[in-house]
Amino acid sequence: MFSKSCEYAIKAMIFVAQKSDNETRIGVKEIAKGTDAPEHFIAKIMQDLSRRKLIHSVKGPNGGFYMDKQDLMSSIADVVRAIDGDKIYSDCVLGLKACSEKNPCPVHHEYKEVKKNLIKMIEKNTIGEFKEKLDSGKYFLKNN
Amino acid sequence: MFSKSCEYAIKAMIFVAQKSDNETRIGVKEIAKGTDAPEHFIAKIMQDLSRRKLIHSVKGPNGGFYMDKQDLMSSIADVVRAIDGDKIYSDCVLGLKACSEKNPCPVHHEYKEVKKNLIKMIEKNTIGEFKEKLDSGKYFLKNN
DNA sequence: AATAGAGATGTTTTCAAAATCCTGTGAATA
DNA sequence: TATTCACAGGATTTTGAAAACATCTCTATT
Ligand code: FES
Ligand code: FES
Repeated sequence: MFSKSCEYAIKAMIFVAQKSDNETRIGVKEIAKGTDAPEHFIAKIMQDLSRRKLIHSVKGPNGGFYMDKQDLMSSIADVVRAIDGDKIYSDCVLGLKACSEKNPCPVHHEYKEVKKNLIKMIEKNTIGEFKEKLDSGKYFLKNN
Repeated sequence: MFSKSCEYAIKAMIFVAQKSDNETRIGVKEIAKGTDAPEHFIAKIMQDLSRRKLIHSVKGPNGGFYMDKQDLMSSIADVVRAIDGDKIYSDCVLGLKACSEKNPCPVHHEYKEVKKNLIKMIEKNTIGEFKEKLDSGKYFLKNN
């Protein structure tokens, strides 16, 4: 579905959303722990997210990552597009070069419904909303 | 979504369904051409499908693969389970060890709907039905 | 029985994703 | 302005799926 990088990215976004604000920045180490991701790997992903303006970063002492009000409005889809590109939108489920109405694979019409739902799911909900969920304590970003 | 092997497997099943019956068996080379799959790779996949009893095979001269009436009743889900196991059913979209109600990731409830649709899609339709579709000429197993 | 066709099985190679390592750069603080 | 903290970014290594290769086994045909 999503690449490993993308899974980490989504979790990191939700994690930072929950733990930080403009005042308290959060470091790579803490993100890695909080999301069960390899530290160096998540560091690289955070860079990508930062370059894509999905999250803010501050260098130096007391630096780290944080999200402002607008960052919280990003959707999962924004994160997915930043990391995995638009392959969720364009890939054929049976591996044809592109998913299209003109050259549909046998499962295309059945898959179309699934895809529509999937896209709705990742576009509808914002990171901010998931942060709220996490606050309730009923959801988890890692095992244990 | 599905592994490359699984994509090939589904395409091969539909292809053989269309091209063969108990009399005419179809060889690995033809399957590879018809599905745009690497010959040696698809050969291995066909073995798996055969071992899992999803398709029949005959060795020796005039041998090859074919499907009987019952084989045509297999669902895409049967093929997916044979090749990819049950990870479609058990994987968490954010990479937690397992997707569960007890330890749900923040996207779990939203994803549940998507997953339900996906499973319905692969369980509802039989290979035989996709063969019919292909016969109509409006669907394709490969590009060009 | 010998031959050749065709799948079955096992091993090796290739390649891209994932993970790691290392050096660079900006910012805060003393 | 020197130092140190923490992100930025390139280069490299590791890993596992995908693909290719080689060999074995079975069977129809002669
Ligand atoms: S063409 Fe295969 S899913 Fe659309
Ligand atoms: S727990 Fe993540 S999808 Fe169910």
